[in-house]
Amino acid sequence: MATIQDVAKAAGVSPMTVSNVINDHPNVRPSTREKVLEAMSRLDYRVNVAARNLRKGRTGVIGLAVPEVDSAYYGRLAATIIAAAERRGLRVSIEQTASRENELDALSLSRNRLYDGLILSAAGMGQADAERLRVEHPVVILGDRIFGGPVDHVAMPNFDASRAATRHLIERGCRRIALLCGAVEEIDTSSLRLAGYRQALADAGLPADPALVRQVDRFGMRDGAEWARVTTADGLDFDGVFCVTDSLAMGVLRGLADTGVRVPGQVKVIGFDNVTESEYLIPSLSTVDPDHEGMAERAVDLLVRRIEGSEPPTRHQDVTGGFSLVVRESTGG
Amino acid sequence: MATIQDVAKAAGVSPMTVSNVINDHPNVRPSTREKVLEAMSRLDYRVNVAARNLRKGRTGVIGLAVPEVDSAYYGRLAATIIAAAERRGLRVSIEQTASRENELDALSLSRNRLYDGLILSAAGMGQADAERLRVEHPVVILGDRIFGGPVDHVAMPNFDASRAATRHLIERGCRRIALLCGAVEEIDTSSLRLAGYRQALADAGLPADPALVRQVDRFGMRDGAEWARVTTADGLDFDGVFCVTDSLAMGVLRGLADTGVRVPGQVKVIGFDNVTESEYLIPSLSTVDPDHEGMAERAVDLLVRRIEGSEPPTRHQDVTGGFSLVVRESTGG
DNA sequence: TTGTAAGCGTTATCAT
DNA sequence: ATGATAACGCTTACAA
Repeated sequence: MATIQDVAKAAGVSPMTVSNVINDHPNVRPSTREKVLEAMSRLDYRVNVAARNLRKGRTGVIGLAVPEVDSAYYGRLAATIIAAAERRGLRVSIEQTASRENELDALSLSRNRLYDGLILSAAGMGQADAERLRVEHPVVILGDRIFGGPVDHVAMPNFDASRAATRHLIERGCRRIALLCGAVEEIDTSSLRLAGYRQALADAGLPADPALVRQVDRFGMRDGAEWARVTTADGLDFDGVFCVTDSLAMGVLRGLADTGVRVPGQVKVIGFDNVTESEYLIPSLSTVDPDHEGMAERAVDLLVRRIEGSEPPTRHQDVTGGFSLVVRESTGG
Repeated sequence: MATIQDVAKAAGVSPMTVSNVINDHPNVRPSTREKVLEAMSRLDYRVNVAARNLRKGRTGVIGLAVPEVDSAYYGRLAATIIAAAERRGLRVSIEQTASRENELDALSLSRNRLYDGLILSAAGMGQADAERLRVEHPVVILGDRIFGGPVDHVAMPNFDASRAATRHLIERGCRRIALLCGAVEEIDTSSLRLAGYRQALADAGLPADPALVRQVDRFGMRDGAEWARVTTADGLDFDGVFCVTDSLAMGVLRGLADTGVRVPGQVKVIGFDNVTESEYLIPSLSTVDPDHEGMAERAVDLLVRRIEGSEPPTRHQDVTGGFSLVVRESTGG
């Protein structure tokens, strides 16, 4: 493998001149540049990124740590982050965390010297871990469990969007609306969306029946399906369901079908995320469409600022994304 | 940021001894090790990966290049590869290619000095590009378009599995079976699965009506849905559909529902991939379940052998994965 | 068991 | 406009 030295020798110049050519530095005579480029291609020279990294202290790569890559939601998140990073000439390395421990691990500097910065989508860590985010390298956190931490933060529009989704069900005539969410911690996706749901009920003067709020262990389709089957069998009566993720909603649609409940005739269903599949379900799924692109753009932007040191290290931003409502068949759209 | 030198000074030993401690080398007296470890934690020492890479010529990271991260199929692929790599102490960096050009680009050494090797899931490159795979760093190729190239190759069980899927439809009573696939090139996913489909028809002595084979542009749900709506409206009569991907099949289920065709009553549908969603569709989707785990394991294994140089550079393996059939409601399971 | 010296390939700085 | 020098932080080989 040819090095800069080899190219320099072949072109009859100094290594430094070769470096200047590679990096498009201004002060290189065109004829010299020619010679160097010719030698480079003749020797099939490729820059050694490890050496450059060592010297520069930068890698041009940012890390993205997500709980799982094998899910519609995080797949989409990754795709939008990659696109946003590419626009800034950055590459993205995706890492699967799967647990709070691994999230903390991803944060630890030792694993991250290969990245210039890290976008951490935290699902396992909670508010109590906020101080663990106080690390010396650039970090932007995504998610709904840590607010006001010592890093920049991009959050979903949980409260407002959940309120809008629930309001939509009410406007479509639902009066007994169930909420299907994950385990409600002090602050997390489920608790925030639960709050929005309650607010919408209050706005409309509807009672909030605790029996209609159901927490399941995970956000998977399986959990949604089981809940729907069990709750229908139990005779719990409701005419609308707000599921805090589309995956849950997909499961619910399946579970309701199993028990012969018609959607949207008897029960209306709305989800959250607008994953690709939701448009093609039977019935197609009404849902909240968060501004994924805008949030990804913003997260990368915040990270780049930290990397470039153009942001004072003391102040940190908390950004909440926008959203829109997508009305489809599952709510009678 | 503390370096090995700093730690050495603080512990009153040489840098080499610190290095030995870090790398668990045997000949270090316990008391010395203690001193060093204490100094390391006091100074909050982290190894500089860039420097280590430069010195070792290894990164401990392998690259995975996939056409898109935002799809059920590639999401699952990525997840299984990550798991397989983790078992060998390797980390995975995922890269989105999206086009033949980017696939070739991912191959180019300049981008890959950050990886010890590359697993390339090729969808854009074709057999004509096989020679482009002749690069000097370890590469394993996944996919159905390049066989016998100058690299190790792991392929899906396209022919056999398609034959089995089609045979299953026949056994369930279908006589006019449509095939929905992507653009058929000389060798690719669609052509291989088409061949399996034809073989199954021939096995059963059924005629192969070309009107029943339909190529769509992409493998997306949209394409499947459109095909189903159009073909039903056209009055094309068929009683079974083999879709070469689950995504297509999801679209087909939706399209058939739109036109009032009952599944599996009037038409039976089977897919390929066994994506997570397929179990929860309405009706749930019968499909081919390729041995994703086995194939991922094998791909990582082949790559590791190349990285370690334990394989002669001349011979290359072509591995085909196993599969099983998952029978669900869409074929009357 | 521990230490010394050298070098991995690149680029910033300063000199010419 | 070009080049000499040194340094980024680590580990291999060898010496003590």
